[in-house]
Amino acid sequence: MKDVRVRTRFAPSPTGYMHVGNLRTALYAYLTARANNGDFLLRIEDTDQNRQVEGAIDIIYNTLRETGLLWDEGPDCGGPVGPYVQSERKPIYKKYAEELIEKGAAYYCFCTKERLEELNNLQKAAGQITKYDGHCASIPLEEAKARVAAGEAYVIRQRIPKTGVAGFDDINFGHIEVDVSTLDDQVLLKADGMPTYNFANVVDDHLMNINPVIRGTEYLSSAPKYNLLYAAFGWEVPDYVHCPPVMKDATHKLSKRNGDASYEDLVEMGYLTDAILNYIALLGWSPGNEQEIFSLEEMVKIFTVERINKSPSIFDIEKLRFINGEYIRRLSAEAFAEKAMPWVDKAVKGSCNKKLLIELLQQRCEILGDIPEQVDFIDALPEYDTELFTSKKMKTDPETAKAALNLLVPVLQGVEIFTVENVHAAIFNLIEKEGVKNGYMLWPLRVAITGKQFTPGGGIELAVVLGKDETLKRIGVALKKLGA
RNA sequence: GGCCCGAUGGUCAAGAGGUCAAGACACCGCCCUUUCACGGCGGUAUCCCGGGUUCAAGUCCCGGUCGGGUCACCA
Repeated sequence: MKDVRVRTRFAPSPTGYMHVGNLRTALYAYLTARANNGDFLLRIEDTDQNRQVEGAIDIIYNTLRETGLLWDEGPDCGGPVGPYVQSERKPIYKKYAEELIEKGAAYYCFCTKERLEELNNLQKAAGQITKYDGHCASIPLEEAKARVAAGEAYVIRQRIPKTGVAGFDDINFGHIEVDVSTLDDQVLLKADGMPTYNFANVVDDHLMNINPVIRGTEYLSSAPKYNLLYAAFGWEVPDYVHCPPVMKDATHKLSKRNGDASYEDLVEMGYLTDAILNYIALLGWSPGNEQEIFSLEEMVKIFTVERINKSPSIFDIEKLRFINGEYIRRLSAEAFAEKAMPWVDKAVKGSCNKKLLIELLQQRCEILGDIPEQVDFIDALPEYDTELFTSKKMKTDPETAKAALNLLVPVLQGVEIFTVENVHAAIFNLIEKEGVKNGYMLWPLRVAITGKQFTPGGGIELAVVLGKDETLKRIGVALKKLGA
């Protein structure tokens, strides 16, 4: 990289949700800035008036704040090179576009949409690449200016050289070069006076001293055109880092339009913010060693753009689940309780020992969204078949279960205060007295009070979660089922 | 279709000419265990194909195949 102050930016357009690929690009830009003691900027690219989505900017702010990708300069906090919203920079682009015209690197174009569409159709029909035919490129500047002055609608187009090659250098992809004949005289300034992305990003990245420029590979093929612009202005080109897309599968990009999860969706499903960030960091980047779990701070220490992969990677929710589970298990009991409580409260309306329940849950959840299914037996005992009492491994069946439960009832009744310690002591005392295996008593107990094959805890813990009365009531139900 | 980019197990990936190609997820088996899970141990599975260069190629070159991107007054 160049020996200049590192300043990166995240430059989303406010068109809705924050998708995972976007968030990853923001993360890489953030990490690059922090790792080099540089600046991280937020710039809103709202030059397409028609695509604005209400509330989209708030989603961007919220997501970045929640994930801890805090910016040093941006629309809300300002900074030395503002404004940071492109629509507020309109006059700047006009000035620079006109400068390009004076330099001969751009020209006024008066072609109507109809003409362009027709041209486009013709070219497509002929199997050619679609590009502007240069119809207005040769209009004498004075004449063009007069038409502009007369109020005629116009756009400003980049004048691509007739011959030669254009190229650029990417830190990971290396030097990429194309023949200028493949390049289009792209629109720089639209009829409404707004710049296109192609122009705005060049002007802004230069004016905001961005280096390196970090963005998606969708810009790989237009980068040569951007460098032509830098050259026309006489500006130094920045370092580039292009990041490959995040895929849904081998052939489709991850996108909300296909119903794929956005950052917000993942949070709603019960994934932890830090885990999401950790996982997406690993999608297309690796630290080069075997570490997989790291905090934002740790990532800052080990991140380098050189280790970003060049090929697309597929978003694997299974791996995210695993990492999320790791995060959940590493949470302090208090922190987990805080996160889990809303989920438990929502899933359990009646009363029970939620503190203990949550303790159990921390070891058995990969995502918070696992909670409802784990605790669905608490409010109401599910319907179950007595065959559930049969366990080959525990050597139990409905008959032994009936016997065990009958033994258990008086013992549990004798436990004054239902704590894990007390219930455990009482039951194990019974087990010893009867000379049976643990499972002989405990399997029937667990089945009787939960009606489920898999539960978040063992019979003792769950009896305490449910409480003495409810436990005895459910054992009574089981005994009745077993024909006692 | 033209141009650009990419390609290591099912997935994420390490590897940057020279040990039997790391590790993780998932999957399978075993152990632990009052279920499941956690944890521990072990296992199956990969260099897209074809040519070259080299004593030696997953690593370099060429071609092909496949995949992605781009070809808007969207970003």
